[in-house]
Amino acid sequence: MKFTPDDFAKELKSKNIRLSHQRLKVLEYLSEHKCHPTVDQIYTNLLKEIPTLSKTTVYSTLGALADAGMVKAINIEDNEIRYDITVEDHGHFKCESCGAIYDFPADMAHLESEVLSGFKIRDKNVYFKGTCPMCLANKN
Amino acid sequence: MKFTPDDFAKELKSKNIRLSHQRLKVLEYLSEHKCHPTVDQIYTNLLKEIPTLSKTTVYSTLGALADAGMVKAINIEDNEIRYDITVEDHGHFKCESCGAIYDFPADMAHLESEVLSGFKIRDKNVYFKGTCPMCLANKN
DNA sequence: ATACAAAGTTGTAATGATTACAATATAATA
DNA sequence: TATTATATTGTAATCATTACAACTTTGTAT
Ligand SMILES: [Mn+2]
Ligand SMILES: [Mn+2]
Ligand SMILES: [Zn+2]
Ligand SMILES: [Zn+2]
Repeated sequence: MKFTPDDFAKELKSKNIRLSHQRLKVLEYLSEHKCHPTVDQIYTNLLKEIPTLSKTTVYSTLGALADAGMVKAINIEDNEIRYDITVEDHGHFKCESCGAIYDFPADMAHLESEVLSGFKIRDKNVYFKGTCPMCLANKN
Repeated sequence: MKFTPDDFAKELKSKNIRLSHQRLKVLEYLSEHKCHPTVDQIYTNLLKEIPTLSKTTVYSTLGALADAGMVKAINIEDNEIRYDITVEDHGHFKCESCGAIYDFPADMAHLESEVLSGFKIRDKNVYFKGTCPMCLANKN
């Protein structure tokens, strides 16, 4: 919605990242699936469109895009990295029942502590865990 | 400092967790090493005192203690779980240069969002990444 | 348009943390 | 002390991620 393939191409160029079909498709997938997919989900789904796609490419692409600040890696569980094309500060809620990850606004500025006065902060993360309304309803 | 082995024994009993030498040692190690050690660090160091220790035991022990709320698993990087005996809410700062993890006070209550009104929140996490003062100084 | 060099992609194999499981040992209880 | 449930151990399996070398594509200069 917010981005067209052309927008992605321009942004990649502006960041001196070479344009490739695979990179554009990964960006397109993330912009159309804001559910914070895993590498495997991205790979499996893109495979339908790009039968020659390699999982290594998905890893390296996401790594490059993350380095460039175009996507953000989400570490909530230790056994999976998820990716988010929304790089603006916000919190994540992971439902322990259905596994869904929800976004919520989080005021990161409020978290600043005088204890960190001498630190250079590059990245801020907030995540909660619990049960989502849908799963709470299903239990009754 | 805060806990003696006896305190741990009492707390385990109160939670109906069986008392074992290994569990007490893991708790003792965490209370004496608040640097958020990895499973492997805990294992390697306890091996000196308990030559028969198995890494599987360290995993299962930490899992049981985490389920009981006596320790907290810290997921910052995707390739390592760290453990913290401080279970009260606080934030973590990971230095990307030296790898050290620092504690800082974080007002989690402020993060509550009306978006989460129907959610049951069980666990809140805040972590930052960047460079610590020591590493910043060393760069000059 | 063509050619070249740098960078990206692919497939496969290696790595490394975590888990599964069956045999053995220990802890709690009577 | 005997019994039973649970914990520990060692080994093998799992599975996400990374390393690497051959091949392909992209960006750029001719
Ligand atoms: Mn998000
Ligand atoms: Mn801590
Ligand atoms: Zn749910
Ligand atoms: Zn540092």
